[in-house]
Amino acid sequence: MSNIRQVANMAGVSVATVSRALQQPERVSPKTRNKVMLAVNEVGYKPNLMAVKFRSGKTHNLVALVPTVANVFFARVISGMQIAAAERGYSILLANTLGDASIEANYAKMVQTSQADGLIQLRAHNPFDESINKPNELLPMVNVCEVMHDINCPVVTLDNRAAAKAMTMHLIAQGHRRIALIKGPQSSPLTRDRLAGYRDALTEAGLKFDESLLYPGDFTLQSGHDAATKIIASEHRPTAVFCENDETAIGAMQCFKQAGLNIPQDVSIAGFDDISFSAFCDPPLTTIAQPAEEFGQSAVSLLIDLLEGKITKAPKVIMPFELVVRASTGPAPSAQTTS
Amino acid sequence: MSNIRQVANMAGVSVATVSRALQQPERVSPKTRNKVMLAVNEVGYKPNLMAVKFRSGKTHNLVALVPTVANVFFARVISGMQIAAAERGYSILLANTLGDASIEANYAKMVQTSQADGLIQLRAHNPFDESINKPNELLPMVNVCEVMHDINCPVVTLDNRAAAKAMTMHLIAQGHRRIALIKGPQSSPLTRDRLAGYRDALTEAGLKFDESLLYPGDFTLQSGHDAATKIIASEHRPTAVFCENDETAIGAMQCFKQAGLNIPQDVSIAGFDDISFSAFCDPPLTTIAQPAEEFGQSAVSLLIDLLEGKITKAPKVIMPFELVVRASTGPAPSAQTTS
DNA sequence: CGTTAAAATGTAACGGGTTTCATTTGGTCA
DNA sequence: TGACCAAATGAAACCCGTTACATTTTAACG
Repeated sequence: MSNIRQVANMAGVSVATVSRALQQPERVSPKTRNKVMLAVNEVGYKPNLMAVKFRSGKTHNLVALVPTVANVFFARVISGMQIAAAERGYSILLANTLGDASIEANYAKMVQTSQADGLIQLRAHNPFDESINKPNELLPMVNVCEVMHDINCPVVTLDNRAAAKAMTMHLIAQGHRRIALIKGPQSSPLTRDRLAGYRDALTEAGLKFDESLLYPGDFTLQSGHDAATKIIASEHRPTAVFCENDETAIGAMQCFKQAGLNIPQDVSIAGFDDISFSAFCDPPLTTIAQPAEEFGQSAVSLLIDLLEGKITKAPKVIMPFELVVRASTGPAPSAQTTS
Repeated sequence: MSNIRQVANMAGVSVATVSRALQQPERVSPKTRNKVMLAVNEVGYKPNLMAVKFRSGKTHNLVALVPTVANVFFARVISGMQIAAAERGYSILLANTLGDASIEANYAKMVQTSQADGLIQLRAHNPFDESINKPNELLPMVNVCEVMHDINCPVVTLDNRAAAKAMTMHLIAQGHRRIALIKGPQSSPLTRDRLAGYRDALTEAGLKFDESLLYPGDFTLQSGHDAATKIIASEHRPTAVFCENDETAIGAMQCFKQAGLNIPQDVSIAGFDDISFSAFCDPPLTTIAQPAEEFGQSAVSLLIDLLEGKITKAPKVIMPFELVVRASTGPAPSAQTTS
């Protein structure tokens, strides 16, 4: 592997001149610039960017802590991060953390050991240890999707409560009075917020909140299937099921259909996220569309601004959502109770 | 940010001693070791790993060129890469290339500029420029999933031809005589290999290959849906449809169902990949299971072996596949022709 | 107590760029 | 031709660990 000194040698100039010829060509005379370029080609010189990064103290790497890349929604967010990072000359170091705090802490150390400039966290958890937490300084981090309320860094999220409320209102407007909710992981703030939105809608419509209509889930296809099995077996079956994400909804939908129920005639199903598969279910899934790629882009963009000192306050960015009504939701079977 | 010299200063020892106390504790006396550790904690010293990497010339970074992280199958492969890399102290730099050769070339340069030690390519294309191609030396790369035949590096793949043949034979065994094939992108070797396997099975069963049963696709849900629309409109409708991946199959399945066709009574559908959604279709999708995570793990493992000089020949690893028969395939509607 | 080997520690080079500061070169104008 | 300024170039420091080699300390043994 050739280095700058070999080039300088071959061109008969100093290393400083070679460096300048490559970085600020206008600072060297055309004649020398030419000599240098010839030498560069001659020895096939490629600058060691590791040396540059070491010297400059900037790695232009960003660590992304993703609970699981196999989640379709996260995949879209990652894709957005990728695009925004590439645009500004940064790379994404992807970490599949499985939501494990110690794995996260390990990757977070990359920032403290100068292997990365900043970090993007997709989970509501601070991965840094105390040593980095300085009272009146922003963390080199952006928290996106599932966010913390009291964290000292920019945040990009969605008004999950409002979105869940909008979806629940949609179901209520269709005449549904008994609406089941299949929840996400207990620990996730998303679960809490979406549940709150669901309750908001019920309250606003004057419906009673019924604890027995809540079913546990964990955002996986299987958990949706499992919850649906329980719903089918329940005594007073709900006429609509709101799932806290699309995977859960798709898993539930399969279960209902295989049990001989028609959607939406017998039961309406709604999801959250609008992953690509949702438009290709039978029937297509009513859901909340989130700008997943924009989440990623916005997070990266904010993080780079922060790292480059372009922002000093931590903004809280709320992305827009959209209620996407498809064929999986329809009027309640028989308007049993009008009140 | 503190450095080793500050620690040395505070502990009243030389930098060499500090380095040794941290790297090979047994080489320093317990007394000094103690002094050093105290100083380390005092100043909150975290070694600059960028300096270490620069000095050692090893970055312990691997670039992964992925056509699109939003593809569920690739997401599983990435997950596997992640796991294997973390185990051996490497990081994955993820690149979403959209299958664009120039984007790939850009990322490949990271290897030549010492920002990464090696590269994993998921597409049948050599991303390196000529300058790195040395006649009798392996490229610092592993080609996985969709592979090149004549590439000078380890390869991890699946016998796509045999798998496609197995699936087609399964359909033939169910009495199907007119089997449509929805293909992948024209440019992909996968498309070619799977088509070849399809033909192999027809030939072996004494069935005539019919060009008009081939439908174009590009591995997306939409393309499966589009192809199914054409199939429904066709004159002599096939009784089975083999899709070159699961997304295509799921897209096609929706189209058939919305057209009022029953699966598998009216038409059988088969896919390829066994993504998580396939088990949660209605009916569940018959498909070829690929060990996606193992692809990623194996690729990373081979690449690291190669980089660390543990292998000098380029092995070709063929991973096993499994025919997963679910409810989306069944006997042909009416055994029209027995021969 | 003196000798000697082993253990502990220190000094300084090294890696490959960038950049500051000093020096040389070139050109302009009187 | 000489003075002077700008442009071009060079020398060397710097970033921060690791490590080869040199030196000092410690311990053991006669």
